Amino acid sequence: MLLVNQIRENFARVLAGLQKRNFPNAEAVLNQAVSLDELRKSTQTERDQIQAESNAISKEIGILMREGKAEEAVKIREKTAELKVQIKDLEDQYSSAEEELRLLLYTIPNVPHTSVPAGKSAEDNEIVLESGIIPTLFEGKLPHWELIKKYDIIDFDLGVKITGAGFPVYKGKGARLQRALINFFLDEALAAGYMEVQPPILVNEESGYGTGQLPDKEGQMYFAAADNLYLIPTAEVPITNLYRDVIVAEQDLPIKNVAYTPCFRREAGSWGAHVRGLNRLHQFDKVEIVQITHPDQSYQTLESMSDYVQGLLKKLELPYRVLRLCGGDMGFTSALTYDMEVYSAAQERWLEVSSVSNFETYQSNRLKLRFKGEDKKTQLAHSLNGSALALPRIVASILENNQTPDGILMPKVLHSYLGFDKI
RNA sequence: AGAGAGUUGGGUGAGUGGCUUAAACCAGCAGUUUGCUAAACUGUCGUACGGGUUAUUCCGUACCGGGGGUUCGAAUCCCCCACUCUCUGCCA
Repeated sequence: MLLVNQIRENFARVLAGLQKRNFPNAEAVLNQAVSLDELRKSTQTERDQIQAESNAISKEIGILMREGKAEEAVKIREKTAELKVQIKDLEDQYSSAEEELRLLLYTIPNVPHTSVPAGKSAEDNEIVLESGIIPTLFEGKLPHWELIKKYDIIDFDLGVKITGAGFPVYKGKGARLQRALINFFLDEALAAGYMEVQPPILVNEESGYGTGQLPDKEGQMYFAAADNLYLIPTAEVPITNLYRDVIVAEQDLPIKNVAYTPCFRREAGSWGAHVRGLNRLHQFDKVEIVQITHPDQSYQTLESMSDYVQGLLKKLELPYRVLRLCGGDMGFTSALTYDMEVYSAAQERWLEVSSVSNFETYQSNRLKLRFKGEDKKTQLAHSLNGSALALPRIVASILENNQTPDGILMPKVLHSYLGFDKI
């Protein structure tokens, strides 16, 4: 969430940013946040003064009791009764102002970076670059949901039997392709200096709040009610939360972590015409990269993460484009997001395979993720993450783009991982 | 899952209602000295919020797993919850 100081000190800039996101009633909400904070502060000042007075009397009573002057102690004890009532009253006011402010701040999205284009929807996203050659396929090309049946590598019907819609079963070369991609992505990340982590894939409520899935996206996560745990929608949640309530040394920045995990999304209400086959699933595999950086470095880091993801797509020989998301299409917690989309040649459409974002201090404020600099001052670090990469749509485009009448050719870079070169 | 014991600063760990302003030791940081695979001594050493000063800092409040309660006063007493360990049971 935003810092209330940030709102007060940069009111015009924050307001302009929220308007770029089309955030409704931005000015009124920001004004309310500032005045709630004023109320909180003035209440605290008053409460602290009375508390100090009360503490002084208690101390005096202790001294009198020890000296055996019980009568005097009883006399001054009477004074505390009134103070107690006042403290209780101010305490309640303070708590409710603080709570109200916190809940209000939860509803305010991050302020977009200056480079974020204005706009309302995906159509307003800015295409940064396109790379690779879109293949021209033969007559009789098939979309991936046909190819997986033809070669019997991914089975949705079996998934329905075992679990339900959106939980495919990968079989034979399909399963091996999954494993090859995961290993390839992890090895690449290791070579780029990321430390591999295997986090839990169920998380508690605090972790959900830490990265901003709660209270916003409650309905999008699977929930294990008996134990109060959420199935992760992305490895971002457990990895970033590793650094919740942590003060790191400045020389340990940047922190670079990578993890492979399955991801679980209920995707309530988001099924439509274009979500056939692997395009949208309830369970899918993803390798995620996370960085914790010094505030001065985060935008440089964002570019390097974008370059890194593009490098993976080049190695997989997939045509892709990079989008700079507009204010209206960006995630709630992000300050700047690049989406990478690959071209899926049989569906003849672009598919999002990665989203790389800088959250600046929006997550670290909630996480209390800070670092201590040379000047001994603690300040909030910046957090970033990106998919590197999400598997299903990569698989879809590999299958579609590389199909021939005689089979599907695998990208060269995967051959050693797969143990075969054609499906 | 049952029974018992626990949770105190970066770490170990003392502390059963008021000289606790949380001891002591270790680690860290700064300095002094001896001197060079290092030691000794001295000092310093948490976080958050608020207030006053702004050269620097000073003051207040809260924080001993989390939440609530008793009391003039709680690390300490009471209640609820979470987690850890030991034993028993179960189990890949």
